[in-house]
Amino acid sequence: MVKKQLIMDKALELFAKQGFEATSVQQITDHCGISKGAFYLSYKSKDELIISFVDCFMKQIIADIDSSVKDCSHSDDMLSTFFYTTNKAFQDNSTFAKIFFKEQTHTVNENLLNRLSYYDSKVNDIILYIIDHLVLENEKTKFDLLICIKGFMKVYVDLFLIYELPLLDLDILTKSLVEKTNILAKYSTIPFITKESAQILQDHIEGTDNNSKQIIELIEQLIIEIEEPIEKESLELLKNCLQSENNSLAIIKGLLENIKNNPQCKWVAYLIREKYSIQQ
Amino acid sequence: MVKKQLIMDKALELFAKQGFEATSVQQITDHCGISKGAFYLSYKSKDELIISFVDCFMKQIIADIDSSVKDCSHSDDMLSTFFYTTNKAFQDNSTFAKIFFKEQTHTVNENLLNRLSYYDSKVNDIILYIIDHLVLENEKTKFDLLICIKGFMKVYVDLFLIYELPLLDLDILTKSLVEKTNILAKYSTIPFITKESAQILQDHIEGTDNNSKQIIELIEQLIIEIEEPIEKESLELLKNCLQSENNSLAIIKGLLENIKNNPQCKWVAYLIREKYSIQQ
DNA sequence: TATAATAATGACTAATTGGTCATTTGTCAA
DNA sequence: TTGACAAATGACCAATTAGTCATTATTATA
Repeated sequence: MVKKQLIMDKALELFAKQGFEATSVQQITDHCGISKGAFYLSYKSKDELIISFVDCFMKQIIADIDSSVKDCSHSDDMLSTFFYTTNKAFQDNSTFAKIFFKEQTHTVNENLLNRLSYYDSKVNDIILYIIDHLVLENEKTKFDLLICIKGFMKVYVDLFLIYELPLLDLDILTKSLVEKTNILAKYSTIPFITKESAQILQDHIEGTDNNSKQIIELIEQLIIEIEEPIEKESLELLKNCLQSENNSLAIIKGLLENIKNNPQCKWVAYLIREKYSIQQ
Repeated sequence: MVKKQLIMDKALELFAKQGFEATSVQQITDHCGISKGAFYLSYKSKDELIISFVDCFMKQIIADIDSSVKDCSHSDDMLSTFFYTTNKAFQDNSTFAKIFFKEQTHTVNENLLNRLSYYDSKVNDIILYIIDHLVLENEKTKFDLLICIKGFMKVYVDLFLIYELPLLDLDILTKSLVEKTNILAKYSTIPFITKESAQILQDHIEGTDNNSKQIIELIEQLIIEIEEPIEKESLELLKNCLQSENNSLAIIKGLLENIKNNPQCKWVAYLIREKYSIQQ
């Protein structure tokens, strides 16, 4: 629906300037040139807009990062691909990124907090997948490495978002981050985060895990929305695969290839890839 | 004034739960058991409370970190001292720390943002002082190292603040962070942040620099407030030193020793130390 | 005890908030 | 042209906000 998109686009600008809380529905509707009532025809509440907003961006970004990493033919490229794609994603969606990093730690909204930590755990999964393909000096530093990689990301992204430093060369940034990570992997010996404390971190996330039923619902929705015949058919076939639990990974993998480049399908492709641990 | 302290103590609890914006003056006064009018006898506005609040904690914390680093007899200890003192400070003031890290990137309040970036630049100064005493593989990675150290701090502090991971062993955390930093210093070759971009970062901070006049005003205020005779006399003498610009660093250094352990004097001691680049 | 000075109160204002709903406007087919 | 239905409006509501100020309570002084 075109009105929904308009509201999101305009809300994006206001949220970036002021954050979620400080932006009123009135401001959004004024900025859209529509009435307050019209807003509530598109979204049940301000909260629903915020959640949709975060979902929309995070699904794209995470699916992009995951697919770029999982598509690496050599495990040597993973780290570099990860840093490049991640920085690129935040650069391309810099207005959203600004909001995301601000609200991540701040918001009081319980609903939103759960969403954010859900996506955070997905990022952790991707990074841990990469770390498992690195050669570590001490296997026990694994979770410290995870934390450090996230620290690198956070702090370099801050440079562009808070200090508005112009991003000159994404390639150098990537190389610099890859080097740092590899150095830590190679020479770190003193872990701080144990497996147990890592478990505590993971337990924080409530199980919004994706069972087949939820994925099938997503697929059905997409089948209605999507025009392209190949994507449509692939989705139908994927739906069948998920319903009859006897299915070939090869077929699923092939079908995913057909849909994964369609922006609307990215997220569902990611969920299925994750469900069946499909890589490379 | 005792009422001011009461308000701060109670506000601390509410701010930690809800943040600055979401906490109303009414809530604070209810929590204090005083009337709304009484609040405005102590603080001109909610904004003034917030600024005082941040000032109060940050001055203590930064003065502590700086003095612990500058007091190191061996430059080998600096890094470890820095990480230990910093983590300890955030642990001891964990309620404040939680607020600080949340508001740092979020707040819309221009006034507050300026304060926060002022203190941020002070932390940068301390870290750069430490880095100047490290042996770097490539001198050009200096500013990247600064950024990484800040990333380490941010992300490990988050563990305790957001995920509420119990902090078991501060010594191990310190050792782990020291190792990581030393490794990066020793092996990093690819800088991303140039001297020029570092300059851009520094230029962000408006010059709230401390000239003698401001420092003297602070001293005069302290002389009135403070009881202890030695601190009082030392402050008087320091004031004279600052007024007559012909002064001996040795005398100033000695006088600072007399006052630096008094919580009320810490900040002014820090400012003087910084003004005359007094170390060790 | 009487007077002056200070401290504290809480009802009040004006503005803003998210959200509602009776009313109006626009767009069709008949 | 009419009538039916959907889309859009914005005045309105109850709640909440920061901040004020005439009034009252408390304390110190004479």
